[in-house]
Amino acid sequence: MSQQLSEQELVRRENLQKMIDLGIEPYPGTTYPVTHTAKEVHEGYTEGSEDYKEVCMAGRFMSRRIMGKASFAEIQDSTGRMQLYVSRDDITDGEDTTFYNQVFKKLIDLGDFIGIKGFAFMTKTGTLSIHVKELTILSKSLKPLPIVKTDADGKVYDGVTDPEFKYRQRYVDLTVNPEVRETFVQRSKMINAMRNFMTERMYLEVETPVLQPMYGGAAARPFKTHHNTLDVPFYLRIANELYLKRLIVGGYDGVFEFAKDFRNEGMSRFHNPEFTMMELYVAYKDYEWMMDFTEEMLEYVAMQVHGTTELQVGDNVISFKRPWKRYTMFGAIEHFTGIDCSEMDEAALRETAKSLDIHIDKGLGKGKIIDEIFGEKCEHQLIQPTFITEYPVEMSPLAKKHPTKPGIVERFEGICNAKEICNAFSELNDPIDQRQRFEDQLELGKRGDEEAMQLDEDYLRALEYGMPPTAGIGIGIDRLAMIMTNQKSIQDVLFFPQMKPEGKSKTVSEELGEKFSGKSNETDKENVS
RNA sequence: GGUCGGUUAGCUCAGCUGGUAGAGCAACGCCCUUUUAAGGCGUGGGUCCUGGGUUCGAACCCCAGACCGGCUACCA
Repeated sequence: MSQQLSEQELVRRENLQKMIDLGIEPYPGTTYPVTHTAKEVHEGYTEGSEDYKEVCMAGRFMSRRIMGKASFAEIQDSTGRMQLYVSRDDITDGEDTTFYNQVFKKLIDLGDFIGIKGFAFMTKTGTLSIHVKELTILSKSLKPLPIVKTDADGKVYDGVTDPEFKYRQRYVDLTVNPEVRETFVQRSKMINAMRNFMTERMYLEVETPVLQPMYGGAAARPFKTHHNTLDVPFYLRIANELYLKRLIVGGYDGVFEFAKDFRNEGMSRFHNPEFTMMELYVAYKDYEWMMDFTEEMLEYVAMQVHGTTELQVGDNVISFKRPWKRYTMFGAIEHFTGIDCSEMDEAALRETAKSLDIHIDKGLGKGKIIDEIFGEKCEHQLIQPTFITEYPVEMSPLAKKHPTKPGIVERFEGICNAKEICNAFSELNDPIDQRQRFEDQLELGKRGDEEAMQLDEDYLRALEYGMPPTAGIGIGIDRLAMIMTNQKSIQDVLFFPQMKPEGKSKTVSEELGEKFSGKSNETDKENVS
């Protein structure tokens, strides 16, 4: 592998060598005794105070302004930046000014990690700075960082905006764009808040298989792989629902999992092939209870992340204050179109859709037509968090039927900012009904529905032993994070969103693909013949 | 999958009707003891995404491809 180095990269390698020649270890291995972060000093320091007389900080060297025998510089740690005042005579040893004139002024490059010890003070112009008494090289950087500058008005110069660059080299994006770091801090706070909320209620966080011999719990196309020793196919899970409900059968009152799920489908602003879903199942509860729970949890989450329930998301202010609006699906359609279709048969629904300019495929049944009308006419108008309840049974093979309304199940979705963020129901625990629903799915599969569910005999066996009445919910963590962090694309709330392989690695992956992919049989045949 | 747009220096971007490739920051050199997005003066740095074609001549026009993005479709 040869690599062509740019002029700037060559200069940095020369600087590295010069440091080594001067006896400076560019990659020291010892612990550096950091005592403060930039944020702590900025928040804690008051002019003239005796605090912060001895601070030790570390971070990336981000700017340098040399003024003869004195200089100003900035380092950036995980919390922000701190200005440094570096005077030649403070960091050099008497006559020998090499460390200042050579090392500090020339050999340290922007992006290097350094450590400093010194004291905090206020400059003439009123900028809090650390007067450096000792400076240590902690790690040399060999590639130039794009330097982003922000002026007093907050205007950003030379920001790294190219999405490909940001996603492929997220480490650079995180280094130079502090707001990106903050987005992921907020995502982490959000998940922690949810975990705390559920753990306080004594629900148990569990782990269930990612590799599953059959996939279930959602309607989606899976990724397929192969286990060599057992010589059987495995699927990456599209959901963990059926495993969590087995645990309810086993006697836990509440179980939840933050699960990476995998769906072999299109990619978009709202879809990544792997994504995070939090699923929770609670025994002896129903979907009404789960709505109350969801409202309460997300209000708590908003408070934990932002300290308020009113969030700016795009052009809207979204309120997570309880209670949310609730519509039945028919009620929502009536509210937004003025049409009551709760009593309509399939033909009348088809006619209604046509009158609303909605194209309906011939194969669709009653439930799907209702869902189409809702999707076209209602969903995009639901900005504030809203529950939609009472879904058609055909679309919900794992949900319990409504006790009085035929064709309806006890299910709700939470819609926010015009997108589904959660999906929940009173879980179907009647094993005979469940078997029938699976068989209906198999029928759909035979008719070509690639997303029809498989019949899971072991799950049915578990239900036959008995599952208590249970409420379950799945919350799309990435979509919720988009709302909680005010991001337009799922790629902006995933550190490493899925992308096409870079460069010419295609031939390599194709070779590997022949060995490991589910398509190996076809490929082998081709090779033989 | 459809469609529109993009790809030029380490980064952000200009580049007219086809006529020797540009700026700011970053880098390098010199000057300066408290600067404020970037102090002053100077210097270097390019596979103009790739491959063909048209032309005396292509960053620019044509064809094919790669990659990226917006919208759209699919995704209960």
